[in-house]
Amino acid sequence: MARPTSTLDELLPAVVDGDRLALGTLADVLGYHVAQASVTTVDMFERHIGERFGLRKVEFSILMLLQANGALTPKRLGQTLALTPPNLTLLLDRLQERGLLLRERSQVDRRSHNIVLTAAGLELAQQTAEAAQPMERELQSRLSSAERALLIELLRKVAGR
Amino acid sequence: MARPTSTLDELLPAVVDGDRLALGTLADVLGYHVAQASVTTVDMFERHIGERFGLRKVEFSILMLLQANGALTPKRLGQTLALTPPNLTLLLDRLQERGLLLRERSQVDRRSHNIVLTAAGLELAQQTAEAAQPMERELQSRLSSAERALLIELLRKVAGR
DNA sequence: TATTGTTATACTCTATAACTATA
DNA sequence: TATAGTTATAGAGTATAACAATA
Repeated sequence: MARPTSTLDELLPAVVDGDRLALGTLADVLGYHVAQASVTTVDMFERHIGERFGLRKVEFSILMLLQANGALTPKRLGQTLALTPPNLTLLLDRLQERGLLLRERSQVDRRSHNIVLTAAGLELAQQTAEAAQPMERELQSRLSSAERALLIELLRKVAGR
Repeated sequence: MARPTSTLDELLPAVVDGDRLALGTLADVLGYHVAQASVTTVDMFERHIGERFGLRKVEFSILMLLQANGALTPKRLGQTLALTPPNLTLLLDRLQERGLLLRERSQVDRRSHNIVLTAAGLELAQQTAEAAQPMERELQSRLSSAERALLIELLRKVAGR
């Protein structure tokens, strides 16, 4: 698969600057392509939502899940977003300090909390949900609407949940 | 989209534990699905390659790119893998300390380096490339061969490079 | 005893700024 | 002046272990 490595400058670099590298085995490694695609999606998120609203990706996801489901326990948020409990505690601290959500101790099981969006949190959730639309439209230059739907369906199969 | 939030425990949680949460706006955010899929692919990488060979994802990618292209400059590796120069310097230090690669100063442009796999590096590249095959086969339970090929093609469009 | 969530801590990952050397 | 790479530093992200409160 590889051209043999060489110490001779006359033969190097193998490809001129600006060309794409041969991927070799990576061409068939799904995780590599997922990681490369995430460079694009993370950049888009930062430009459309992250910088504008001072939100990290996971914080945005938490707002969206609370908006869509109403109050949730940290446990369920953590399961859905693959966050460890200490990590989630710090994230919720941060959002609570910004006045976006509240922790209410459950009356049913007093070990558990219900995380509830405040009015400000609901407002920010609505604003960022709207900002997500032009973000997704920016993808239209790379992906048709049908391709985009198909891609999401395939990614959900990989995620398996 | 959301059931109104409530402080009344009798109505909470909105969904019982174990059910999937409503995604709301997230259902149409490609980046969310990319991130969720990466939970799966990262886990697979760790089990098949990361833990077994003591390699991080990016280190594996560096080995694969050097295997497929022969010697490369840090600049080209960084462009391909979206790594900042300081980040890459540390990664190359680590791989060099393990005896997997060498930095050779270019005779053509003495600012530049050629990164060359050692015999040990080439050997490890071959071993990990082989280990990637059962890793990809593990995906067959979630994705047909055709779906997998299509998914990779769509992810490449999103990555745009 | 098991579960929910927190605190304490550390390690990895990534970014920015300032620097060296070469061009 | 500009570019390739390094050093120094800090911040963000994520993990484990030990703990408190409750079931």
